[in-house]
Amino acid sequence: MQLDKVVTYHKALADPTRIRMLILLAGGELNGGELAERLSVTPATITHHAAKLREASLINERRDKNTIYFSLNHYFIKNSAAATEELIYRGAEGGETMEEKNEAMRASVIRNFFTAEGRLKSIPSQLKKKLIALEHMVSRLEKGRSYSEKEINAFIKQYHEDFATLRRELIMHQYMFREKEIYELNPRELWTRWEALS
Amino acid sequence: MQLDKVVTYHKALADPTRIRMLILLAGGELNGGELAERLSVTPATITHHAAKLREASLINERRDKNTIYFSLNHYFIKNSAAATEELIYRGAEGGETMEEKNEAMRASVIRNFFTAEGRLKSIPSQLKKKLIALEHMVSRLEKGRSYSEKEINAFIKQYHEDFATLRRELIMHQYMFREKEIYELNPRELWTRWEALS
DNA sequence: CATCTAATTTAATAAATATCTAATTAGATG
DNA sequence: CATCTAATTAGATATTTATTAAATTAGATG
Repeated sequence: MQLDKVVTYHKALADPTRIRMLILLAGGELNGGELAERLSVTPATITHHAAKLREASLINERRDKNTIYFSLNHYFIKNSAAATEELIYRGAEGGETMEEKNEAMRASVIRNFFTAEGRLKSIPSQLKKKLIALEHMVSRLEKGRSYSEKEINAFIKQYHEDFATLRRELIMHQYMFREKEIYELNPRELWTRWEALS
Repeated sequence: MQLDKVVTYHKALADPTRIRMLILLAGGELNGGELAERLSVTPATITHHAAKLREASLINERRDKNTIYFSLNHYFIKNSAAATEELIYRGAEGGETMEEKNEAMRASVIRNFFTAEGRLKSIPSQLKKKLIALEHMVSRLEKGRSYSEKEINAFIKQYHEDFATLRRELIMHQYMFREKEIYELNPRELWTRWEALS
């Protein structure tokens, strides 16, 4: 992790409006208009701030017709702070840090297993890679919201035809819980559970 | 933890020169001139940046003659990052915040280690508890006033017989400064340096 | 194609910030 | 007291940034 990235990250969070955007997004995805409304600013201002947050990888975006929905990128919110400490204490010089290795791994899996349109080419067989892929998909779901089986199937099919297998994997690895026919994200911190794996 | 503090913290780290200051300080304390030299800026610039870092409690300062030595405040560097996540995810709504937990901890230590008359039953061995106890005592001293060694001893004896040990702890943990035989409270806010500890 | 919608870009402005030089202050020391 | 040293303050400048109104774009839909 180099200086620039850490600075970019902190700049992104060095503004009250942007922090409030993130707090709102923690409650579930929202589109630009809704954010503008709830923060009492114009849509142009939201575009401006979204660019900063995007630059620091703190948010994801999803388009539905003319509307763009924003959501948190839990992975980077969690890891960037740790990267700051690592930079300060281990310095900028030598040695690839754990953060960098993990991020490189993650980027590589997403590059190789997902198409440009965001679909999953194939289900990775190696556990670590599989978890990265599952986590990548699931990061688009809303925390705390209930989904019917139908909705979940549709959601997964955006990524891959074999929704049954993937749905089972999500449950097996506890990214989601099933209560009768209702699915819900596991509210516990389960991001980056693959970091320790080899 | 409120919005303002989190923003102040991130603003402090949203500048490459300041991050480089912290990286240098991670290698040990340095004075203003040395920092200016190694960062290729003027002393005035260091003063400017030090003010920002101080505002976010990221550094400590110690004066020796005309020279001011800066060092990292490890507690806040560790603590503040976690506070950001907490603010984003717990936002405004319920759930016990870190603040509340810390306050409960503090109350508990004061209840258990101090008698009804306010004397210290024993010196806590666990660092966190010890800091809470020291802070509790020192909060009775006047900020900005000078105390002779005799006065300090008498003050501490109100709490505990072993004034020598406690006096040493106060200096060691920078709650007070000693200049020759004169003691003075550290004018900087260093309260709650124990919050990040476990 | 014409129209509608949500978001982005552009241009402008006001506020904040990083940096420097020069002047000043706070202590130390001869 | 005079001088030296390290740091701070003041003043100036250039850059960045937050925000908005107005114009434009990208995509959906009749």
